[in-house]
Amino acid sequence: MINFNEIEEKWEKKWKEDKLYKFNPESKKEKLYCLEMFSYPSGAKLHMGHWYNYGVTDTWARFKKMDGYNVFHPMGFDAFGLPAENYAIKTGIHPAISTDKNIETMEKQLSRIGGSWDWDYEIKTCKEDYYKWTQWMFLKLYEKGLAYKKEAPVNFCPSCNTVLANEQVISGNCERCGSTVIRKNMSQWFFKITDYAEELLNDLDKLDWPDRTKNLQRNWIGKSVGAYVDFKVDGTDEKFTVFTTRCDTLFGATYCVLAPELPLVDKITTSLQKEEVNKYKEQASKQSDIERTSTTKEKTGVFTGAYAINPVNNKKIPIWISDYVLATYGTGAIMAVPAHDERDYEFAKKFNLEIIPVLEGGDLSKEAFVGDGLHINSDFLNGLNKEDALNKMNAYLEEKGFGKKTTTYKLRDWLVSRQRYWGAPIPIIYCEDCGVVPVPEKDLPVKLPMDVEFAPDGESPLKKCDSFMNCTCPKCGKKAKREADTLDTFVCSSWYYLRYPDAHNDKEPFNKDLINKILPVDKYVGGIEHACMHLLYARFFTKALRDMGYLNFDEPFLSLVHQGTILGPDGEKMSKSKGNTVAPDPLVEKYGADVLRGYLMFGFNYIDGGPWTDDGIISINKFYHKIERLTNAIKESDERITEIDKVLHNSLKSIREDIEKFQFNTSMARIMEYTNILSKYEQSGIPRYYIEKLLLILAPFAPHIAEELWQSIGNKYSIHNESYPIYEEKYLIEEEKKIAVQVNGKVRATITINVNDSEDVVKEKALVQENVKKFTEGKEIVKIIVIKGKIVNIVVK
RNA sequence: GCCUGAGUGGCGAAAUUGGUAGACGCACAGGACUUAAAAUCCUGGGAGGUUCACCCCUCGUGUCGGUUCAAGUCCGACCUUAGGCACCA
Repeated sequence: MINFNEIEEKWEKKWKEDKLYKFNPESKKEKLYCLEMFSYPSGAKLHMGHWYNYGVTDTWARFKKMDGYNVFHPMGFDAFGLPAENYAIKTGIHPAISTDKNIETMEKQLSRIGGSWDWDYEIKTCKEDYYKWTQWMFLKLYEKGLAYKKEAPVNFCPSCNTVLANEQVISGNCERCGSTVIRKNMSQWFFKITDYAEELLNDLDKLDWPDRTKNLQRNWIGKSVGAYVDFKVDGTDEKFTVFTTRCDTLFGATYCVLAPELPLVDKITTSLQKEEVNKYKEQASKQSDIERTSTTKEKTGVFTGAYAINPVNNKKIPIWISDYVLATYGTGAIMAVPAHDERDYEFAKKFNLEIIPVLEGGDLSKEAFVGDGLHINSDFLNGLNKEDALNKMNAYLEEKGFGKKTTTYKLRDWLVSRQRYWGAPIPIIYCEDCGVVPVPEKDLPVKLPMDVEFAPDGESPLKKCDSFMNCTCPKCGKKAKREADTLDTFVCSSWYYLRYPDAHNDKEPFNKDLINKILPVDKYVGGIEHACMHLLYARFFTKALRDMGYLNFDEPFLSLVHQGTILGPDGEKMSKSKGNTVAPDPLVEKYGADVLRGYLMFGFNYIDGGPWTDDGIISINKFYHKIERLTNAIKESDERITEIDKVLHNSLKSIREDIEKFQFNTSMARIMEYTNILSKYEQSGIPRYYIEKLLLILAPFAPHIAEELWQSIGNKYSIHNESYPIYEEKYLIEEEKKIAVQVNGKVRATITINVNDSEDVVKEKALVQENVKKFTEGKEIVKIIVIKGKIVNIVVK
C-alpha cells in the first residue's frame, strides 16, 4: 500500500522544480483567472478553513486547466495589519520580522496542500514593491477628488486605538477585537465610495454571485427614494432641508426634528430655550451609538423655541431636537408626521404635539397608522392613493421650488486612515504655505520606517518618528510634515487582484494591456464575511480605475463562491477556547493531503460546510486505497466493456456539470460509482483504457495520488498536463429504460421501454401490468399521460 | 420589525429544476475469507402493516392549506433556525 504522505512530498518537490504550474500569458488558450481570497500571515498554522477554501478551489482550477483553459492561479499574502503590530507590542518582535517569518511558514504549509499556484506571481502587500502602488492608488483617487480629508464624527475603537470604517463596526462593536466603538470628532481621510453607490447597486444584477451576498450589499448600500423639502425658520433668514420618503404626507407634518449635532440648532434656538437645548446636546453627545439607537429607549427631546413654516400650507410648526434623528443620514433633519409614523407618534404623544391624520384608516387614539390609505386633510391630494399623491406632490414641490425628488443611501464614504503603524503610509505632506500636498509619484514609495515606537495611544506611532515626519514640501521646498496615519489594510486588498498578473512591474502598478487581458477574475472564492467590506471596496476600486482609463471592465469578480464553515465535531464553530478545533496537520501526516482534500470535497455541501467527523476522512482514505488496488488490477487489453462504458460516460457528464457548480460532493460520488463498476472486474483484470480514465478523472481531486499511480502504470509525467476526459453522447443513450407507471399519481409498477417505442406502445405496456390492472379495473380511464422516457400516469375515476 | 437563506433516514447528504424521494458515503446488521483479528468482498436497510418468503398496501421531505395527471420542488399562511439590517425619516 502506498504511503500517501510520502509520495505527496516527493511530487510537490518535483512539481516545484519543474515549474509545472507556470502560467504563460502568451498562451492562445482561453484565459481563466481563478482566485482564492488571500490570507493574513498569522503565526498560527493553517486551519481547516484554509484547506477548505484553498484545497477545494484548487481542484476546480486543476480541472479547468486539464480541460483546456489557460488558468491563472496566483497566491499571496495580505500582510499589513493589526495582529502583527499587537504581537510586536507584546513581544518586542518587529512586525516586519514576524510577518516575514509567518509568510515563510505559511508558504510551506500551503505547498503541502498541493495547490496549483504559480508562485512566481506571489504578492506580499507589506513589501515596498507592493505598497508603493497602494500609495499610487491613493494619489490617483486624490487627483480624481475621490480621496479627501475631513473633520467628522468617526468610529473609534479604544482598544485598537484607531478609527474604523463603518463597515468594520459590527452592531456597535469593533470588527476585530469586539470592543464597544465610541464616536469621536477627528480629521480623517475618506474615499468617496458614495459617488458609486448607484452603480455599485445596479451592477450587482450583472454578477454571478450568491443572492445572499448581493442582498447584503444592497442592504448595506441602502438606497431610498424620496424628496428633499425646504423649511424656512419663522422670523429668520435661516432654512433647513428635510429628507422624507413620504412627501405626500406633508400636510400631516406638525413639527420638525433636528439632530442635536446640527450647527443650525445653535443659530435658531431662542434664548429662553438655550440652556435646556445645550444640556440635551451634551447628554446626547455622551451616549454611545448603541444606547442612542436602541429602539426600546423612550423618546427624548427638547423644543428649540423656533418654528418652521410648512411650505404647502404656511403653517407654523415647532422645531425640536432629538437623538432619534441621526445627523449622518439624510439631512439630519426630518418633518414629523405623527399620524403615520410610529416614531413621530411616540414622540408627539410624549410631548403633546399635534397629530393630524392625512391618510384614511387606523385608529389614532391607539397608534400611528402606517398602512396605505386614501389622502384626507391634504388639499389637492385628497382622495388620491399613495403613488398618485407622491407623484403629484413631487411635481408640486419642484414647480414651486419647495423641494425636489432625491435619493439617499445608507452607504457612507469609506474612512481609510488608521492611527496605527503596520500599514502603508498615506502619501501626503502638510506644508505651512502650500497646505495639503500629495507626494509626487516619483518620490514613491513613502517608506514605512523600521525604527518606530509603536505602542498605540490614539495617535499614529509614526508621529513620534522625526526622521519620518520631517520632510520638505515638494512644491516650495520648505520644511514640512508628513501625514502620520497609515492606510486601512482593506485598501491593500482592494486592488491586489490587479497586481497579480504583473506582480514584478516596477514602472507601474500593472501593465494596462496585460491586465485587461487577464482580468476580470473569473472565479473568486472566499468567505461571506467580506460581503460588505473587501468585496464592496474592491468593486469601488475597479470602477474608479475604470473611470480613470486604466481598466476596460466594470466589475472585478464575475463569479463568486463562498465556502461554508467547517464546524467542530460538536457542531459549534471551531475555537481554541471551546477546545473543539480540528487541526489539518496531524490529519495530513496520517492520511495525506489528498485524503483531507477529498473528505472536504465529499463530506460537505461546499457552500454549507458543517461539522467535522473523523469517520468521514477514514472513508476517503479507504476509497483512495481502493483506487490504488484497482490500478494494480490493470490488464493490457483493448477490450471494451459496454457496462463500464455506460457508467464512465454518465459519470463524466455529471462530474463536469457538478464541478462547474462547485458541487464536489456529488462529483466525488460519481467517481465512486465508476470505481464501483470497475471493482466488479478487479478479479479478471481491468483494461488499461479504463484505468487511465479513472486516474485522469481523479487527477484534479487527488493530484498527488493520481500522479503517482499514473507513473506506476508506466505513463509519462505529468498527468496534470493531460486533457480531462470528455464524455461521448453515444454512450449516454439508453436503448432500454425502466420507467414508473402511476395510477392517479401513485407508482404501481415499473416497465422497461425501448427508445423507439411509440406512445401507444408505452401505454399498452403500462396497462397490461398486473398491479396496474388491479387499480384500473372497473374504473373509467380519464386520460393517460406519457412523459417521454420518464413516467406514465394513468388517471382513473 | 424588515431583508435573505435553511429545515429531507441513525448520520453527511443527493434529486436531471414539476416526473419512481433518499444517488454516493458513514455508521449498523447478516454472511464470505481467516486459527483469530485487521484489511477486503458480498447482501440488507425511511417508518409501519401483511406474508414462510417474494409480491403488495398505507404513511413519509418543518406544519397547515392550495394549484396540478403528478409537488422535496410552484403558490399562500405559519413554525423553527442561521445570517444581515434596524429610531434610515
